[in-house]
Amino acid sequence: MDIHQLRIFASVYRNRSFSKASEQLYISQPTISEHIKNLEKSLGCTLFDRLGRKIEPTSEADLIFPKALQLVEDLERINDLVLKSSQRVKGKLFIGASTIPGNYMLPVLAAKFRNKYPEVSFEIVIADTKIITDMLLNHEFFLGIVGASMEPRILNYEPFLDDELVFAGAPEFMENLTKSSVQIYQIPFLLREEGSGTRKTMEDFLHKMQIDLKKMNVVAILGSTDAIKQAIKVGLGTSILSRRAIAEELENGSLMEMKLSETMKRSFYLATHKKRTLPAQYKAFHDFLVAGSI
Amino acid sequence: MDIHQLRIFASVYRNRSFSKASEQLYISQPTISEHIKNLEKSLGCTLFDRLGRKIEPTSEADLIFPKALQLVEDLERINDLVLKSSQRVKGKLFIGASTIPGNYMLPVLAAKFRNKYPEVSFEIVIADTKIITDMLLNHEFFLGIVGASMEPRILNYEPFLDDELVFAGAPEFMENLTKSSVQIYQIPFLLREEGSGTRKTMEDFLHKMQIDLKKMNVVAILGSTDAIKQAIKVGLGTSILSRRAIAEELENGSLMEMKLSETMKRSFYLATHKKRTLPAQYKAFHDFLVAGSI
DNA sequence: TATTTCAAATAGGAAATAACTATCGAAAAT
DNA sequence: ATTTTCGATAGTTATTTCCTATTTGAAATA
Repeated sequence: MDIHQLRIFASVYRNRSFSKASEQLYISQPTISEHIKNLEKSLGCTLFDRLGRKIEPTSEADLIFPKALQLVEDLERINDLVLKSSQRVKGKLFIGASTIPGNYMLPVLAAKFRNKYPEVSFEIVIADTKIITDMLLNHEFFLGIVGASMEPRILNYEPFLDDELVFAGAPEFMENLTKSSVQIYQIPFLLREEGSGTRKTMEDFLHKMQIDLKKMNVVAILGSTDAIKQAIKVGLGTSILSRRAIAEELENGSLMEMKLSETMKRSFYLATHKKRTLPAQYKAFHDFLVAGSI
Repeated sequence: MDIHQLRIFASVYRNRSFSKASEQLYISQPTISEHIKNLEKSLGCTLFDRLGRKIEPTSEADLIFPKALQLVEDLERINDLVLKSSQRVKGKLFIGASTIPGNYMLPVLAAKFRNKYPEVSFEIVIADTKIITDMLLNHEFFLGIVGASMEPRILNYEPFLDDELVFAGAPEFMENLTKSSVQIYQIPFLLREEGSGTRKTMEDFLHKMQIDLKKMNVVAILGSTDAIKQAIKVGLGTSILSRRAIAEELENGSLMEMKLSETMKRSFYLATHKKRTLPAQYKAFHDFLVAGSI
């Protein structure tokens, strides 16, 4: 049994004629005859009594006609379903992001996106660039936002909003620092753990400035930006961290920035698997982020 | 788009594998590949992301899977539908019958049949054998009960219960008749109209008895058995009519039969169109009537 | 890193199916 | 009686489906 047979059956039933159906479907009349014959054979019953010039549907034909019609229409609707859904932006966005984007960039962007497409919701998993990258490789996310391009052959990377690292400390601390010109290696310094993107960027910057990290006065290594932030606030030392992470504190004066001769730019990337097809809502969010980054 | 593609798609989706699906459906793996490719082409979207050793359904696949499944199952259920319905005896029986069977035979038989199959209902149209025959030829009935085989090449005729015609009149009338042996051509006689089966049978009988109808004392030609019956009762004359039609009157003495040397048998026939397929309830009733006539 | 293994894609060809044209035959209309 | 209409049949051709054999590419393993 085949849907094509049902399509033909429905046309014959409606037209009460094999030849009318053949005109309607642009198929020759003998082909119609054959299909009806096969359908009758597979159902084990006669569908149309051939009465010379006329045909008359049997009660079995009356019975299956509505079902056949529904099947034919449902089949056609599958196409619409795909078309519609691919235009409709809704559903959950499960996104992996490294610390800075996840904490300080995505929330704002997600809110904006939701204004445009109220039917979406977000779940943002925050982890190392390394971990997010691995999860992308394992197809646990469609979309990641990471601080470094680690697998450019497998993943697609597109530039995202930049971040800037600033050298900051508690206000009283920083004022002292500017008055008495202290050696860089004497300043108490707080570090992120290895593997953190912020740490990596900072290292690169220090390297470029020809400062040796090993000689620095590292008073603590902490596992998150927030921990660093709290430590600085209570006067434990200074650190280099994302402007976005301490924007508020810089504003209200609870933290103070020390301008350096060079700015520490850090890029983030939208990462997707080269072989995965993005569902509509991911595609839309991806495009939204790319457009916003220009 | 084809249901076969959906069947294959569903299997691939469930198995999360082209080759597992190929085992399940006893189709080679390349064929599975090709069908999925074609389905993707016709839908205009990717259904499975090929990730080397694994495949992953896209959101479009998630979307259409339940629909596909339902379509495949619905299609299979059409077969069941036909099977079930052909065993189930129910629905309306629209039957054409000539006067005697329609008035005096079918009501009893219909009641018996309904005892056996309570889901049936009857609509019995009573008309001339000629009219019922024409309606059968025009496919206005599946089943007719008529008094003569008029179109044996187009309709199937099967013997049904016989009827007997009796010569009857009002009691006082008949008693006179027996006392004073009157000439047959002097008896006041009531006739049915031409075209009536009763009339035809009677004519044949008279012909066999070598009685000339034209010489008879015809006092009225009436259009129905009941009219004849009423006319006889009020003493207008005598007539020849169905024993079944006047069984009650003969019983209670309001009419009286005069036994003749020969009985006038009349056959009835179940008539069906040779080219029509009988719906289940008609088939069942037909078989019921044939069995009862033996 | 190289090798093996696994799963899907591709190529090429055979079989099955669906389609066509031409024609027949039966019933209905003229 | 003749023509017209409509479905069935016969005989081919085109298309589709499906197969086997092989290749490709990614993941697992040595």
